[in-house]
Amino acid sequence: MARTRRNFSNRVTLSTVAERAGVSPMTVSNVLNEKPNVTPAKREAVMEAVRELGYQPNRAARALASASALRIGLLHRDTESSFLGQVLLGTLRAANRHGTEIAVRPFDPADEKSALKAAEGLIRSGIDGLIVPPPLCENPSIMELQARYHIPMIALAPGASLETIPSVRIDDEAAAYDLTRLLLARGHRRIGFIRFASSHLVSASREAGHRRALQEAGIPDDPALIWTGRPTYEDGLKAAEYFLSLAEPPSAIFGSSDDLAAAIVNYAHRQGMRIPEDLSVAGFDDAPIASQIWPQLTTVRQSISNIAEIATEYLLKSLSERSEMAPEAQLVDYEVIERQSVANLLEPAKV
Amino acid sequence: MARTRRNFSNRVTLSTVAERAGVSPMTVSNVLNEKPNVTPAKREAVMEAVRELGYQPNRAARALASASALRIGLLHRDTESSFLGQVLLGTLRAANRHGTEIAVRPFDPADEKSALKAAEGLIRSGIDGLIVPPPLCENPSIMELQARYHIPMIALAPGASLETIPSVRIDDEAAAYDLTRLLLARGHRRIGFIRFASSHLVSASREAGHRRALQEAGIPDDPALIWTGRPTYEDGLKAAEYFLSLAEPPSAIFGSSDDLAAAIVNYAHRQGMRIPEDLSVAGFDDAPIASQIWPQLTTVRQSISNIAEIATEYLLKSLSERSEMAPEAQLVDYEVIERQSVANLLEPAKV
DNA sequence: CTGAAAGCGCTTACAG
DNA sequence: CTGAAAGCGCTTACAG
Repeated sequence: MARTRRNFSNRVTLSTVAERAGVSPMTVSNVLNEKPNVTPAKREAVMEAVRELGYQPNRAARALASASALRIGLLHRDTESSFLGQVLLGTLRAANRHGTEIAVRPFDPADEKSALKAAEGLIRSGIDGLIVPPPLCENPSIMELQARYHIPMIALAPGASLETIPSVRIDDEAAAYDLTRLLLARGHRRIGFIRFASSHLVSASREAGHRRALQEAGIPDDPALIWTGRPTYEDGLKAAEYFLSLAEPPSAIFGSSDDLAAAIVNYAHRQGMRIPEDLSVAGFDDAPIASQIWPQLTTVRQSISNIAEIATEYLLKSLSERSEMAPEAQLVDYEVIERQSVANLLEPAKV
Repeated sequence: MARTRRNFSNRVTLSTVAERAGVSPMTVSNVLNEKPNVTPAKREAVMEAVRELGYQPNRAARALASASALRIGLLHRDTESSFLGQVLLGTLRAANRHGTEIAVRPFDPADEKSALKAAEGLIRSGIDGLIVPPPLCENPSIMELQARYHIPMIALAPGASLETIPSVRIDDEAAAYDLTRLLLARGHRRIGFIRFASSHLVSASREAGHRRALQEAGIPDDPALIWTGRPTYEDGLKAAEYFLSLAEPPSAIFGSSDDLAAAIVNYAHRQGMRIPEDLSVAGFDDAPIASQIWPQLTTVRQSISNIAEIATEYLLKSLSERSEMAPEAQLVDYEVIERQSVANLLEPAKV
């Protein structure tokens, strides 16, 4: 006859709590899961026992019993970036609450097919849902997977609302609008803007917000003040070179990403310019580099970990309730952060 | 009578595989867990069935049955840094393999007691082991917790071997030695070095390696070429100011962290100097900033995600085998990366 | 409102 | 070498 295992750990379980509280394990479970229809007296007794014993539910058991056993996949590009850390942190916070495992898989951004392969591998490995950070959420062949495999997906910070899949993001248009308004309020009239190739939703939204602010201020469109490039450091240097060689250079440059803005600052320094006295610079994202350079960048802060947490929570909720997610964007707050990289032209005395 | 739950998901389980392979579930389990004493024929049959069915073990069930139900804690400081992402990634890789949950808890570096509180909270919440990234692993009051609560701990990249707790790290002394040797090989003789206050083991080890390389090259100690500060961007700027104002400035500055090196580059640019033509700069860590600035930094790469993965694996193994970890350091590989921030003084024609 | 029974998908500890 | 039994700590789906 099989022998029962010894209880090495003296673990406090549901039954321990039930015994102490003088109720059945079921009632303890009901209290813990906030089910209605438990008399206040019993609820109190259970809570007291939980407190006394320092009871912690066993997540594995919970996951197994609730037949959830959910696994969600997360695709990521770049182990170096702080972006991944933010995404991981938020996803973990939500996943831990639900006792859910998260399967992380990297892909090679240099290889066109790598992301698709990684996504399909993840799906075949049996994940129940997929979290899609940028820039994948702008990749149609990835988005297509949702329909092909009937796998729920949610996009992180896609820059604009997507038509077929739900997402969590800030309002990039409004945020860029606010930042440009700040630049205008500091007296800037000629503002250079760097955008990415048109396929980047984030960049398009930010440009739209920027233009709206200019328009409202009665500043006419000036194509010379829009520079289009790739979101790389090198192209940031090129943009700076372009803007500073104009007959009438802008007094401020709005980088649409902190990396780009940092490149501008670097280029200007090498030209012997002072920031912000000779040139103001603003970025977007509040990435670590925004406060690692000098002067620190005026920028827009979006909490990626918060976005990832909300998205994961939503995905898990819909999965466990077997309800469909609406293919809509949930907007979260952003914050314009003013640091030292933008001069106030209206108070020259203070410079 | 209680009714059995319906199998919504048509999930492939151990039993499905066993049926297909014509063996018992136990045998499938034995094959999957690489137990000895399974005939090759049965092993083959099982593997085939696994492949055909695309079977994936249910981690929750595995964790529950093996009574592991392990939870490990991870303390972290700064959600902004890419460091956390690396640590999380490595920890997750190992944790996922074991079906282990990881509980992440932040603390406020500005508040002396915050880290201690966070650690104690984590321990009271019932974790079975604790992963301690820098700089906590140089904090005696945290290290003390291991003995007080009998909780296994492992330190990440502590900079030097610790006496009471095991760690995984690179050989910082040897790495700094190698980097200084590279500087020497490129013809540099006057090399400025930035170190942190003595309590930083990482900095002390790196300084020791730097000095050993100089000594072997027959270059006498020059106290004027050692600058002591805090590991901040601001202090990097001060260090640069100091070194460049020397009557005989160094031809190269070794920053002992990439942040510091980046600050040096920035300061020099603002002085109108060219890097590396007028000044060479080297860093340490290969943090993202090392390749986000121009010129990109010559530095030492250590894979934090790799270190975190190895440490987590070791912790989990000792926990599940109920074996004690030896309080020794496991060394992992590092790599000296030569980029554009160091000039070769021996080939002036190439400048 | 409450709880005994069955089950989630595995592994442990054996007996054969 | 192989497998039937019991159990990990919960929750589901009921009956009372």
